[in-house]
Amino acid sequence: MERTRTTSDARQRILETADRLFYQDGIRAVGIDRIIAEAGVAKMSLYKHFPSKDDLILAVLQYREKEVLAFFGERMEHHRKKLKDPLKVFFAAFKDWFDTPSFRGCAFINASVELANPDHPGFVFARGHKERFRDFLRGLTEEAVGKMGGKLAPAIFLLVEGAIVTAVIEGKADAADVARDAALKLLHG
Amino acid sequence: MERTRTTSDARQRILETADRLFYQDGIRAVGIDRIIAEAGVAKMSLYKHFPSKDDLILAVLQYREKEVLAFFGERMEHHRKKLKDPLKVFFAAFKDWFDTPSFRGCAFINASVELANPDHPGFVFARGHKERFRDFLRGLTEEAVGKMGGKLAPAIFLLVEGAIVTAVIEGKADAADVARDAALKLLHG
DNA sequence: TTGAATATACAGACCTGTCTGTATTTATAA
DNA sequence: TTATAAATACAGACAGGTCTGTATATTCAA
Repeated sequence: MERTRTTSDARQRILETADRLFYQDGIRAVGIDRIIAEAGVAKMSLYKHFPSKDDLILAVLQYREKEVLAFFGERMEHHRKKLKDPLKVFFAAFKDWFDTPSFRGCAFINASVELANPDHPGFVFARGHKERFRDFLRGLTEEAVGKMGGKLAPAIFLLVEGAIVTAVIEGKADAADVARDAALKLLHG
Repeated sequence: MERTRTTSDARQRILETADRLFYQDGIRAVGIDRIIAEAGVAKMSLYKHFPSKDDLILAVLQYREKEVLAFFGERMEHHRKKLKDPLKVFFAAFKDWFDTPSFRGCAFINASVELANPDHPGFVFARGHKERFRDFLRGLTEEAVGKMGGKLAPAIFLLVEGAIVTAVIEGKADAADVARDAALKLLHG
C-alpha cells in the first residue's frame, strides 16, 4: 500500500537528492533549483526544512555519516563470514566501497576541500567524522593485535585516507590493495 | 633600475594572483573579477592570455608544479646538510611545507575534488602530477634502501597523501610525523 | 474552511565572457 | 633623432546566465 507524500517524505527526498548530487558533482556545483527539481519539491518546502544551503550541507553530511556506517556495517558483516582478521574484514569492505559505481572519494574530505573555511559547520562536522573514524580503526587494530596495537591506528588511518584520494585521482581502485598490504605489514610485521 | 610593466609581467601577475586565490579559497569560489582586481590587470588582458577560466586553471596548476618543485628543492637541499637518509630529508621538507602559514593541502588534490570531472584538463594534469610525484618518491626510496625498496614507494605515497588531507581537516601538522614514522618503519623495519 | 504543499515570479548579487575606447609602450623607418 | 605604426595594457560598461533566498498566488486535501 502506497502512502501519499507527507512532510517528512519531502524532507527525506531532499536529503537523499542533495546527498547524491553533492557527492556526484560537488557542493558548489549543485544549485538549489536542481535539488528541488530532482527531488520533486517546492523551493519553499526546502527552505522550510533547511533555512539555508549551509544548513542543508550540514544535514547532508550528518545523513551521509549514517549511510556510510550502514554500508560498512553490512559489508563487514558479510566479509566476517570468511575472514578472521578484523583489519582484513575492514579492507575487504573498503575495496567494495571503491568498486561502487558512483564512487567519488570521501564526502567529508571533499566537503572540507570545497568549503575551505575550517569554521564552516560542515567542515567542523567533517573533522569530527574523521576523529570518529580513526577511533573506529583503533578499535579494529586493538581487536586484531591487542591493546598495544592501537598505536598503529593513526598510520593505518593515513593509508586509508591516502588510498581514497588516490583512487579518485587515478580513477581506479588499486590504491585500496596498496593500503591493505601496507597496513597488514605494519600490524603483523 | 625598475622596468615598466610589460606584456609578460601582466601574464605573470595573473598567474601568481590566481594561484594564490585558487589555493586559498578554492577554484570555484574565486571569480575572474577578483583575480583581475587583485592582479591589477584589465579583464581583456586576462582573456587574451587565457581564453577561458578553464585555461587559466590549467595554467595555474602547471605553474604551481614548478613552484612546488622549487620549494622542495630548496628545503631538501637545506636539510641534506644534517640528514643522511633521503627519506628523512624529504619528510623534513614535508613538515616545513605543513608549517607554511598559508598551507591548505595539495592544490592538485583540491583541484581534482573541485573540478569533479576526470576529463577536465586540470584534473588530467593533476593525475599526471601525482604520477610524477610517486616516481620521485620511488627514486628516494631506492636511493635509501636499494633498487628493491622501490616497491615500497606506493605505500609511502599513500601515507604522504593521507597526511596532507588529514592535516587540512585537523588544522594541525601532526599527521606529517605519523606519516614519517610509519614510512621509516616500512622501509627499515 | 483551513492548512500545507505547490508553481511561479521576483530581487539582488554574482558569474563568465564580450565589447568599446583610450593610454602606453615597443618596433620600424625616414 | 624623430615620426609613425603595431602591439599591448588599461578602464569600465554590458550581455546573458546562474546563484541564493523571498514573496505571492494557486492547487489540493483533510
